[in-house]
Amino acid sequence: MAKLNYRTLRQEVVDEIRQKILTGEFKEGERIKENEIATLFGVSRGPVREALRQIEQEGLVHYERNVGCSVAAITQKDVYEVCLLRAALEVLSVKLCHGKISKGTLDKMRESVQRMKGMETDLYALTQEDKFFHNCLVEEAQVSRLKHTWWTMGSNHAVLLCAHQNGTKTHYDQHLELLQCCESGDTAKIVEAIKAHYNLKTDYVQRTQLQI
Amino acid sequence: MAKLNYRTLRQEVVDEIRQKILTGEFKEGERIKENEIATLFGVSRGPVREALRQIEQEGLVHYERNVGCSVAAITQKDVYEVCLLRAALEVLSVKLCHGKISKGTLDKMRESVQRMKGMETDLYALTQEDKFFHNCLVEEAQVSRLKHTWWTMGSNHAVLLCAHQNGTKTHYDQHLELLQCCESGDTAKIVEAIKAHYNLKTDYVQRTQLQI
DNA sequence: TCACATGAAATTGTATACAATCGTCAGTAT
DNA sequence: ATACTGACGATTGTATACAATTTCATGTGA
Repeated sequence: MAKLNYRTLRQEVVDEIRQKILTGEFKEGERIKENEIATLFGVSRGPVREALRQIEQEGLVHYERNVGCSVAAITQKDVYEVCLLRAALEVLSVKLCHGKISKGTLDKMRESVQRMKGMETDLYALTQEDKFFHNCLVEEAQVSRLKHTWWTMGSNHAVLLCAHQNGTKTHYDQHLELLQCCESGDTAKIVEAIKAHYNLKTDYVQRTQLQI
Repeated sequence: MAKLNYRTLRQEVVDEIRQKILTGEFKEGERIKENEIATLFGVSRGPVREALRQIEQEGLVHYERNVGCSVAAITQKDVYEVCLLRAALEVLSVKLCHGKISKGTLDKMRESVQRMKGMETDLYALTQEDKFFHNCLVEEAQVSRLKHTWWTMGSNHAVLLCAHQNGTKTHYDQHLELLQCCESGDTAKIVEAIKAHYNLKTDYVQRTQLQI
C-alpha cells in the first residue's frame, strides 16, 4: 500500500538523464553509451534503452543505428524552432479559451512567477519553473493532445539556452509581464504578449519578422 | 552491401502494428499483449516493447503499468483535437513560407491528389496518401521540429475516422480544392482553405465556431 | 606516403530468462 | 447473498546472454 504510486525504472532513468543533459553534465555531442548509464544507475540496459528512446522523441538525444546515442546539439535554429512552436501552441490555447483564464490558473501562475524571483542563477530550476508557468496556459484550453504535443516537444533544452542569451530582462520580469497581460482577459492582448515573449528570446525571429 | 538501408525490427514492428490498428484488425479497446505480437511476428518481446512505446507516443495505444497495452479509443473529441492541431501547424507552415509553395512541392501534391482518385474505398491507403499530401505543406516551411511534431501527433487514426464521417465530398474533391488554393500563392487564401478543410471534417469544430 | 584490406574491440540490436505485479476465481466466514 | 481472503495464472518489468554491426588501429602493398 505504501508504493501506491511508485515509479518504474524507465521513468526514473528518464528524469536522471534529462537532468544530466539540462544541467550540462552531459554536454552537447557527447556520446551516451547504454551500458555506461546502466552501470551508473545500477540497472540493466533495458530500462535505459527505453528511457533514451523517449528522450530521443523529445529531441534531447539522437540515435544512429548500430552506432549509438549522443546528446543533441542545439543550434540557434533549434531555439528558433522551439520558440516558434511553443508560441503557436500557446496562442492556440489562449484563442480556445477566448482569453479567459480561470482564477485558479492565474493564481498558480502568480505563485510561479514569485518563485522565479530567486532563481535567476539556477538555470535548471528556472527551466522547470518556466515549463510549469507555460503549462498553465496550455492546460487552460483543456485539449489533451495540445498539452501532450507541447510537453513532448523537447522544449527544455532550447529554453535553457535562451536563458543564457537574453540579458536584457530577468526571467521574473518577462513572465510577470506576460502574466499581467493574461490577467486582462483580452485575447488579442495576450496573443501579442506571447509573441513578444518568444520574439524576445531569439533575435533570429526578430530578424525574419515572422508573423506567427 | 545489399542491405544498405535495411530497417530495424523495431521499425518493422511499428509499421505492422500501426497498420493493423488503422485497418481495424486491432479494434478499439482491444488488449495488445507483447508476447502475442512477438510470436505473431516471430521476434522477441524487446523490439515489440520499443515499438509499442513509440506507438503510445503517437497516441494509438495506451499503456497501464503492470496491466498492459490496449488500442486507444478514439472519441469525437480526439478527432476534434487532431484536426485543431493539424490545422494550426499547417497554417503556421504556410505563414512561414509566406504562401509561396515551390513548384516541386505543388507537383508532388498534384500527383498525390490524382492518386486519391481511385482510393475512396481503401481507407488505409487513403490515410497514407492524406499524410503524404499534408506533409508536403508542412515540409515547405523547412522547420524540422515542426515537421517532427506534425508527424508524431498520431494523426492517422483520427483522420481515418474522419473519412467515415464525411460523406459530403470525396477526399479527392477536398484535397483538389485545397491544392488549388495553394497554387494561388496568397497566404490568407490558403490559410482559410486549410481551416475550411479541417472544419469540414468534424461538426464539433463547426459548432464551437473556433477561430484557429 | 597513401590506399586498402583485415581483424579485434566496443557498442548496439535482439533473444531468452527471471522477478514483480495484477486480475481472477474459488473458497469461506459473516 | 455478500464481502473478504488467498492462491494461481497471466502479463508486464527487469536482468542477463548472445548476435550483428560499426569503428578503429594495425599492417601490407603499390
